[in-house]
This record gives sequence, structure tokens and C-alpha cells, in this order.
Amino acid sequence: MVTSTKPPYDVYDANCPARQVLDRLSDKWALLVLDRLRGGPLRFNSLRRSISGVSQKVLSQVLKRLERDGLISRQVFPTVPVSVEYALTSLGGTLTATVELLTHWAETNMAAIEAAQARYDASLALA
Amino acid sequence: MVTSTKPPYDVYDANCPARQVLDRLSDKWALLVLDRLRGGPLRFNSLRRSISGVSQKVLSQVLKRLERDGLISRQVFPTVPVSVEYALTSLGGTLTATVELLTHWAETNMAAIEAAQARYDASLALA
DNA sequence: CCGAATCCTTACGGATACTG
DNA sequence: CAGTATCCGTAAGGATTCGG
Repeated sequence: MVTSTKPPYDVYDANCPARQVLDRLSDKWALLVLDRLRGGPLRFNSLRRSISGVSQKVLSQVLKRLERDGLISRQVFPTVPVSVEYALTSLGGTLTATVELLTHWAETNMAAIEAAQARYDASLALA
Repeated sequence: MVTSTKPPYDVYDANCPARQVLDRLSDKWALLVLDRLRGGPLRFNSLRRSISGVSQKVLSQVLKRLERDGLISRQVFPTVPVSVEYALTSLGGTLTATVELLTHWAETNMAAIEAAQARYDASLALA
């Protein structure tokens, strides 16, 4: 359905809800974190290890932002040394469910995109 | 619904379809372009003017990428001076339709996110 | 174990000027 | 009109080190 039901928001306004959310999803690590937490709560280093490639600095930044947005929760256990568990909130859960629709689109149409790229690149090669 | 139906892809692999698509959407201008074209084909400068804030360099980069991905089409009219029309392809159309679901989530839940942020910031203020 | 702070590199985006 | 080419400032992200 492409029946343009354009929202009454200004897409150029940084305060536009769509932009707000998309700016968050634009961070690739954020999505990986949310995806990881779908399996249940995880501790910091455990989460870090499960997402290969992310630096500790960036991970803590991302976690802080997601917590601030209410998408994940952070619970500290006063053990020695301290341990911290991160978990998906219900709000975060609905978001990941929605993102999955996009993931599904990707799986369905990635082949078409790759085909288009091949065609494009080929047309450039003979130019 | 949080019933983890995880795709059979490696989310850490840059070739994962989900990543491919999200990396594209991470470009804020790309989304604005796709959104703009939902109203019908537009010429370069027309598109540029309709998206305030984008530089001409970045716009042409974005357009080239979207064309390569098969999400938009580019048609040159041999007028003098030449005019070029960009339009959404059917593939691009299905993507924007899917993105709209995300937009809808944003509209529905943005208030909750802002509330969470306010709570978070308040808890920091008294720390 | 969890995270903050520092340094440093690089890659993106804006402004400007030029071509077909 | 529709780009390409160049320069350049800024800000994001990685590596490393230190603290609670």
C-alpha cells in the first residue's frame, strides 16, 4: 500500500518522530544490542563479547542512550565486583518487533537490490 | 510479541540483509529523498529545493547510491539544457511502505520515549 | 566487572568553483 | 540545469589507560 498517508509532521524538523527513531536506528550497534537482548537480560561484558567488534566506549554510549530512551533497563547488583544487567523493556520489545518487519523486507528484497547493483555497475563498466 | 524468530543470518556479518538495508536508511537524506519522491518524479534542482539543508554534493551522492540500489530511477531528457527526472521504482515503493510502519511506531511511541528521557534526565539531575 | 577519560585518526558533510 | 572536483572543519569511533 503506497497510499501516501503522510504524517502531519515536518520531516525536516529534527523533532519529527520519524527522524528521532531513524536517527536511533542509524546506529548499527544499537540494533545489534536490541536484537541480542531479545534472548533475555545480559551483563555488560557478556553483551560486549556477544557483539564482536564493538568497542567498550561505544557500547557504553549506546547502552546509555537506549536506557535514556526507555528501550532497555539497567539493573545493578551490588556484588563484588559489581555486576550490571541490561534487559529489553516492553517499549523496546515493540520496537524490535517493528524493526523485524524491515528485516523481513530486507531478506525478501536483498536479491533484487544486488541484481540492481550488478546491472548498474555493468552499465558503468562499458562506459 | 517478542517471540524471537531470529533470521538465519549472521547479524555481525556486514553482508546480512538487515544490515545492508539499515546501513542505507542510516543516511538521513536518503529517507527524505525517498519520502519526497512518493509524490511523483522530480528533477534534480527541484528535489534539492524541496529538501532544505542538503548540499548539492551530498544529494548527488545519495541519488547515485539509491539508483544503484534500484530504489529510484534516473531518466535524462535531452532538452537544452538537459533535465533529469528521478522517480521511485516499485522496489523503492515497497521499501517506503515498510518504513512507514516504523514511522507509525515512532508517532505512537515518541511520547513514551520523551517521558523516559525526562525521567532519566531528572534522575541524573539530583545525583 | 563496569565504566569514565584521554588521545588520535579518519571519514563525512559543507562551501566553493568549474564543466557539459 | 545537472552535475564533478577540491579543500577543509568537525565530529564520530577505535585503542588505551585509569578508577570504583
